[in-house]
Amino acid sequence: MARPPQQPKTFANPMASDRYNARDAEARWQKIWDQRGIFATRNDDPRPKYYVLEMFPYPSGRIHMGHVRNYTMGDVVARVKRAMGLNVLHPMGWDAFGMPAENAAMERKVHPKAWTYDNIAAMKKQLKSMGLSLDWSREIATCDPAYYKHQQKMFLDFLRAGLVERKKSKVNWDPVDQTVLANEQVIDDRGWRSGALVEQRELTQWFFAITKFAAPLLEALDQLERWPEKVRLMQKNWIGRSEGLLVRFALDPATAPKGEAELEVFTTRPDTLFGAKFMAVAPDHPLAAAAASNNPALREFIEQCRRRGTSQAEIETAEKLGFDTGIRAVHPFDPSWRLPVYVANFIVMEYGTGAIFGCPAHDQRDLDFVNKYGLGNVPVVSPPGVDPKTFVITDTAYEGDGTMINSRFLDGMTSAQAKEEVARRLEKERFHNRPVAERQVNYRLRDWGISRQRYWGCPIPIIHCETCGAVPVPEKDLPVTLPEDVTFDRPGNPLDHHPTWKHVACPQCGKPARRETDTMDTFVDSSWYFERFTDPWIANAPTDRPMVDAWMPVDQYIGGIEHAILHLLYSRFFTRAMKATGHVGLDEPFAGLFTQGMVVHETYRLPNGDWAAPAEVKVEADGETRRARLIATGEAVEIGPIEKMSKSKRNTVDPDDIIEAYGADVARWFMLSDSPPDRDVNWTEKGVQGAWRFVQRLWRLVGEAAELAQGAPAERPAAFSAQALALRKAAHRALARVSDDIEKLHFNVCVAHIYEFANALNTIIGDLGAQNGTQNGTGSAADEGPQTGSVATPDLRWALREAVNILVRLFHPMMPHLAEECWALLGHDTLVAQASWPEVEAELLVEETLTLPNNNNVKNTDDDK
RNA sequence: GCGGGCGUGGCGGAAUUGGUAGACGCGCGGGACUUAGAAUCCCGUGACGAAAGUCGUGGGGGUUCGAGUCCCUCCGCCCGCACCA
Repeated sequence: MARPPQQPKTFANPMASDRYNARDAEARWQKIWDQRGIFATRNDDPRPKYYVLEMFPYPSGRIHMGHVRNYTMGDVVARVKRAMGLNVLHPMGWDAFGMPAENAAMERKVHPKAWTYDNIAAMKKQLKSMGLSLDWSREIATCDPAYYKHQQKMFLDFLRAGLVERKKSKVNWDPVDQTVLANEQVIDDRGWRSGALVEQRELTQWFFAITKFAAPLLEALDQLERWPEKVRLMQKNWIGRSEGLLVRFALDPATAPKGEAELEVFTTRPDTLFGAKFMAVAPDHPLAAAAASNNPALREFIEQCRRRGTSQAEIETAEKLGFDTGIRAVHPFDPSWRLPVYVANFIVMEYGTGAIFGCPAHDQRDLDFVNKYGLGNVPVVSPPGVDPKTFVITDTAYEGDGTMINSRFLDGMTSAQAKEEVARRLEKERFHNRPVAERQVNYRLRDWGISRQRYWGCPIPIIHCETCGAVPVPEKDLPVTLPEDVTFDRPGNPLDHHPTWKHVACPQCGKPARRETDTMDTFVDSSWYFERFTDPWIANAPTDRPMVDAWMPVDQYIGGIEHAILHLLYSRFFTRAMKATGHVGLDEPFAGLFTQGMVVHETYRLPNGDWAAPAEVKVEADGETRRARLIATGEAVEIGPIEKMSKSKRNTVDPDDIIEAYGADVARWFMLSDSPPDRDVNWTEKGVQGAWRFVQRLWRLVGEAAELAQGAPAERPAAFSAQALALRKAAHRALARVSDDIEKLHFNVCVAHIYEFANALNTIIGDLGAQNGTQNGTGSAADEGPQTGSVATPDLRWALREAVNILVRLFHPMMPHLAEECWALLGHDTLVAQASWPEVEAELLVEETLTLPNNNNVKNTDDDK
């Protein structure tokens, strides 16, 4: 395992006692912070608030380096804001429901609850060893009935407010295990345990009506100024607002199944209507079902489409397949024009009407489809600058705007004019007493299906009664708690198998009824925990209105980019729904968002193809190249590409090992130093060692500076020597830059400024040591004796003391334990964790002006060209 | 497939608004101290070149007095895609 370079124990090295002992110091300071309760935030504190939050972890059992990175960043912000005099809320909790607990139950015969709480205990210990300035008194676990009770209450509130619906949706069904599979449990169309081909099944499920907020969720993105532009863009595209036309195509009665007279499609390209070559409907479209009723081959095709996972990526990357139903649709502008109606595997029921008209010349997917089935294409939009007479489409569709061609009365119009003209004409036409077309705003966003056929989640507080239907559990009966006596010896939902739990009396009529056995998506749990943190103690309501309104929004939220869409969008919706039901007073929960990059590490592979973990490998430099061997056997190991730390590639580094060997401050410092926080950081042994050396160097530097500053005047000297002034400038420049870059969360740049400042301080101390050396001949500034520091004039001593006091406070947010140790060494009897942020003296930031060539002259002197 | 992002020395990266590219760290080379150094300190380190200088921010093109930064295009890598969290 990784160890820092050690002093040989056999030597009585005089420096050994000067070495900073992280293990001793970190435990000691953590205990002191804990005993004094300095990170517990009071809700009645009158100072201005600042709420910093990192995405809470799933209690998998051990923290990983991604957590270390995330929580270190948040802790830096929390400590800096605290030093700036704000009342900082920095809480922590556990996203404790979820599938892994049930998998553990099945594989290891442990109860999900026991497994989860054991994991929480282990991870809490690990987080504490990081020295995070967290308010643990507000700790939340979402699997605690004291938490999910309020979630159930809000579910019922949302239901009353019309924000909960019940409708059908598709799930992945494992026909062998007889269980619903998550998308990640479907591998190459097969169930991960059974290996059976999955099927799509329809279930009636509970939905949150997030689409009711599609417009406000989209519009408010513009106001989220402290969100990364890329996240706003991704959410914008996810919500996917599009303006278009709903068009009703009549079906040729001679070909239509009984009772089917029309086909509704939504299109954003009504201008291309004269380029239509076919119609296509989703495999689960009602027309497909109707057509299949007397067509076994079509039925088989639909079955085949269902034998695959439900994920979007899978649907869209699969080979495009279609089946001609024999039905013919009538072109809305030409009664004699018939279009074949296909069932196609790339059309999804969830978007628009689940049906399209295909214009192959101007849509790539449609073009691929016609090229496969030989339906041909007619270009109807001519790109600017292209001769319409020679314009043909073969393999690449033209999806841009242009001039209309081959389109009868639309010819010569722009695409925009043609869209308008088609809408205008079809709006007036009527078919079966309704307009043939209606202008429509459509969203790609779908309602949020929250039903999960699983045990380890928040029970949905509903009772199904044959006479009364779906009846809400009365509030006095909340929480509906999970039964603990469940078994995992067979697949499926243990709540369903439980002998008694689901059998209850209907709250309305009293007749025997059945509890809802579905539990909620864990995204529900994580959609309001930040609001609960503002007062996690209140027992009779999800939130305490004055408190939640005072603390929210979260000023700085920090987490992985992988949550850019779902978690953040759901939380934005949930906050709006809570506002609508009176639980909060705001719309947007996160005023500032920061998405951090991943932690990556190089991979190691044995000749037999097995992966080796970094802790099992010794890497040596061999001239220009690096070589790796297995420590245990000496076997050569191939050094592979740098990839995201993962269990499968075994390229993980355990934070415990690093903290044990180097200390938490080193782990924190390296995490922040090497890469911009929004990019991936490559964890390397060399980098960690560099951080460790810097910790030792700072410790020596502060010690030496403290010694040289001894006897510094209490009063600020009236004048400073050039050397003292240079030091003061270095200190204040570093202070100004770190303050600035911390605000922007540019931690890696802050680290560079601190290095520069430390280098400057070191140079001055070195110079003093050299002067000292000429006097006493030892050459060591650390030498004791009355002459030490004698060369430092009072003004320089004052400047040294100022500089080192600034330095310690500058690195405190990143390395809090070392900072406390240094702070104490400097003679403070306070905690640096409670010290205020230093004040910049602006006049010290003024650079000596250099006369630079006036760039404006360039403009006037370019006559020599 | 769709949506989003990233690309700068040997490596991680820095560079308000378009204005001296390479701060800071790692690595490497040299030196000092040392019985020793994987500790510490000092010097050097984009490429080519003896030098003057020339080239240089993924490739190609463009805008501009001036481009790492703006525009177009291509290539490569990464993330998300609604039941992983």
